[in-house]
Order: sequence, then structure tokens, then C-alpha cells
Amino acid sequence: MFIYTEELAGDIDTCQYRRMSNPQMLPILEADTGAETVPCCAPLSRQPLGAEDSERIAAMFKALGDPVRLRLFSLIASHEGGEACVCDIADVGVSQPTVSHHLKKLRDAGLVTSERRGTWVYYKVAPSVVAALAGVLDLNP
Amino acid sequence: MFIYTEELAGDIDTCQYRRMSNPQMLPILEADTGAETVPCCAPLSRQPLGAEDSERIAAMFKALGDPVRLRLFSLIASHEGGEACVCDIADVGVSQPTVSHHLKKLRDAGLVTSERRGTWVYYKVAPSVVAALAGVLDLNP
DNA sequence: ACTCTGTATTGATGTTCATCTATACAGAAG
DNA sequence: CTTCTGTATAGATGAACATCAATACAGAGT
Repeated sequence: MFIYTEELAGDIDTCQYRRMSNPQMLPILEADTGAETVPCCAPLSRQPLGAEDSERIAAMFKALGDPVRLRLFSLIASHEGGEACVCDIADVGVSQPTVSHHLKKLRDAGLVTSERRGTWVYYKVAPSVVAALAGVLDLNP
Repeated sequence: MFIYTEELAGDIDTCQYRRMSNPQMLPILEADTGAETVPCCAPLSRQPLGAEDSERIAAMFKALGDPVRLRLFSLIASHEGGEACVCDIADVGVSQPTVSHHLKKLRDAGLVTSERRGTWVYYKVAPSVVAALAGVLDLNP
């Protein structure tokens, strides 16, 4: 399932890996930049997370830990191109300011990025961040 | 990455799937029973989650959304056999009642199960639940 | 300039939550 | 039965959070 760079495995918590289904290396960079790459860790079944890694990764899980945010995220992810206008996904049963608040939280967690195009704002998933999160959960490295 | 039962895909949110890396079907059952099987959904990039599915799955992400709980979970998952005594993982910087509190939350979320053996209590991961969570995050179905 | 629509921010409010101390419970060993 | 150790529960407290109404901001069109 995982191809894991063994030279880093026992050395430090933060290390590189790549998924077989999405074979791209993930260099270590800042998460909240919304860039292509993210810092991540070995699957949880490999080695326990350190205190700092736990903080960083838990923040991403926490962002998905609200039903409204998870729904918004899934609406973005399942939209064509992994991108959606706010106007397309705003109907989740809460007020418009609350939708905006939750989208900001998803953005701050590095799970989505936003871009204004004229009147509308488009949100898209940050694929490698999410792949890294899924990788952390992988129990069969 | 995913083999997805297409006959259910467009029909309803809750549907069956299996992972290629862990090729076992996951029939639909209760999550908090701690059983082998869990109810889960298509990857988020397939279709948006419904309101009820969002509640259920967000509860699992929320359980991993605290640094202490994520560390405890990783300590359990990375222990040999995916199982650990509380005494082995209790050193995460908070008091003993707080550790117990967090372990209960992980158990209530269906992510771990617990078993008393004599004086000690052992916690182990619920693998299919975690695999299902990882599957939900998969962006390349 | 003015207005209209889409999105973000501010400030307030009630709820949830993480944490602690104190205490209770369970099993083992005297 | 009593004591000791490991784990869980109860209750309290301060912080974080989800939500909303009101308001501000940004572009587009008239």
C-alpha cells in the first residue's frame, strides 16, 4: 500500500512517503500555504506521532470533524474538477455567514484553497494534503 | 485504488465498497458496536455526503481531531499487534483521568475497542473502521 | 455615482469540550 | 478482609466553538 522511505523511518517523525495510487513524492513544506506539498508522517501503524506532528495533523482531522464542514468539503471534492463556487455548495442548512466561517476553517487547515474569479469565489481541494491525511490513517503500510 | 460497487453508487449515500489493499467487503452495520464492519460511504470525490452520513463520519474525524487523542491512537496503532495496555501509552503529558477520558472518546467513536485482562486494560484499533475512514478521504477512486 | 448580488467579517450567545481534583471501582496479593 | 495498584467516573472550571444578525467589502451592471 505504501512505499516508505526507510532511510528516514526510524530517524524522525516527519518523513517523506508516496502513495502507490498517486505516485508523487511529497516534499516537506508548510501546510497552510495551500501549496502542492505538505509535511506528513508515517502511517500511524508504523510509529507513534510526536507531540508536534500530533498538533498539526489533529488540526486537519478537527477541520473535518464538524458535520457541516465535512459536507462542504465533500461537496467541493465531488464537484467536477474538485472545485466549486460557494454559490453551488451553500445549501447545507446553515446561514451564509456560517458557511463562510466553515470554509475559512477548511482553508486555514490547508484542506482547500480559494480563488476569487469576478463576483464568485471558488474553492478547490488541496489533493496532496488530503492524500497525506489518508496515508496517515493507513493501517497496512 | 477503490473497487466500488457501481450498482449502489448513484442510488444512496450509504453503500458498500472494498479496498484493494485490504480486500474485504464491509457490510453495513452499526459503528459503535466495535464490530468488524462499519457503515461507510463512497470516497468524497465520488459523491457528496448526506446530512446523516456527515454526522456519523464527522464524529470519527472529530475523535482524531485532538492532539492527545491522535497521539494515543497512534501509540495503540503502532504497538505490536495493534494493541496496547493503558499503562504503555499513558505518558502523553496529561493526567491519568484525562487519558481515560480520551480513550473513552476513541472507543465511543468506534475507532478502538477495549478489553480488561486481569488488572490491565488493553486497547486495540478497529481496523475496518479506520480503513473506511481512510477510504472516505480517497480522492482517486 | 449608485445599486445589486455574492462573500467575508464582527460581535454576541449558548453549547461543547479538555482538563483537573477527588473519588469510585476492579482485580490481585498479602 | 484489607490493602495496593491500575483504570474509570463525577463534578467543576475555563477555553474553544458553532451559530446567528448585522454589517462590511468586492465586482458587475446600469
